[in-house]
Amino acid sequence: MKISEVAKQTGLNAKTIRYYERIGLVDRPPRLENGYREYADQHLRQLWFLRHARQFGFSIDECRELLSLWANPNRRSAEVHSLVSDKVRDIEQHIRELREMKKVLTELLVKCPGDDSSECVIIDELAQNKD
Amino acid sequence: MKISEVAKQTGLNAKTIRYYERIGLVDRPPRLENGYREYADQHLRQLWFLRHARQFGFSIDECRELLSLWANPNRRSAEVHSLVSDKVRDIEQHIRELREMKKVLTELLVKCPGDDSSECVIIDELAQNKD
DNA sequence: GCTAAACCTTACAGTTAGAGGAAGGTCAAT
DNA sequence: ATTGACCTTCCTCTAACTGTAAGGTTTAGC
Repeated sequence: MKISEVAKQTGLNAKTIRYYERIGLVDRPPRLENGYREYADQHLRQLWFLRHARQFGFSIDECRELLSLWANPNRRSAEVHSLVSDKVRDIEQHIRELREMKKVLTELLVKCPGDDSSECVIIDELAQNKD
Repeated sequence: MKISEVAKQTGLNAKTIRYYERIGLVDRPPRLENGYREYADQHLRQLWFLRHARQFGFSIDECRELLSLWANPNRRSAEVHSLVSDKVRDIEQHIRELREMKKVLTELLVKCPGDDSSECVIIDELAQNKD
């Protein structure tokens, strides 16, 4: 299977697939006589794995850890559990920050007329010299 | 006022302040005889403005627009209102995505034993060849 | 006066996770 | 023979800084 077919199946960009190979994240597929990459099921599974892990917000380095746990038959599921619960905590923290931003911006929005006048509480607030 | 004092007051890193100057985001302060930057109130206000706008999640380019609206006495508050409500929508979308990630990861977490065994639903799920 | 710490300067490289583009080889259909 | 759709590598670019190197300046202590 050639790269564009793999891209179609996994939902990853061909550029991304080559990138993952270049940084040593996935096994390098063998090449055909013409130099084209020839992918097998093994590679497809790795790429699916990566696509899912990335969608869940794991960084490339975290994906590396997850892949290595996946490949290791002696893994302790506690390690996976720990990686994932850390990630959930990161996400929760991120959500809290975004909610706070949204809250303050929304409060400012209702105070800004939003018309042809130049008066604007938002701009004034941004210019305040305080936290 | 020299750069480290400005950094302390505004909560920005000195590196960041020089960076903002370099990309033309803020006015360049005059220099003392020894070449050191000498900041005045005008610069402090700009930097406060930037710190707040960045904290609210505006990109550097959006900050540029906001700064220009701030500087323009003929601005229409509607423009500010529009920039901010777009940002609120971005934030809401972002929150929705994070919540979905968290939801799925949390569901997986309860199914992973998290002990010394190697069985792990999470790993299995990541390796699935489906969306 | 000397020295060390704590500033300041510029310039360059590195970070994340790819995307975009150039230049060129290959393959299938017309 | 040519066109278009693939494939290859290599290089540059993105955002918003941060780190590091190499060097100049100022200040405090002895």
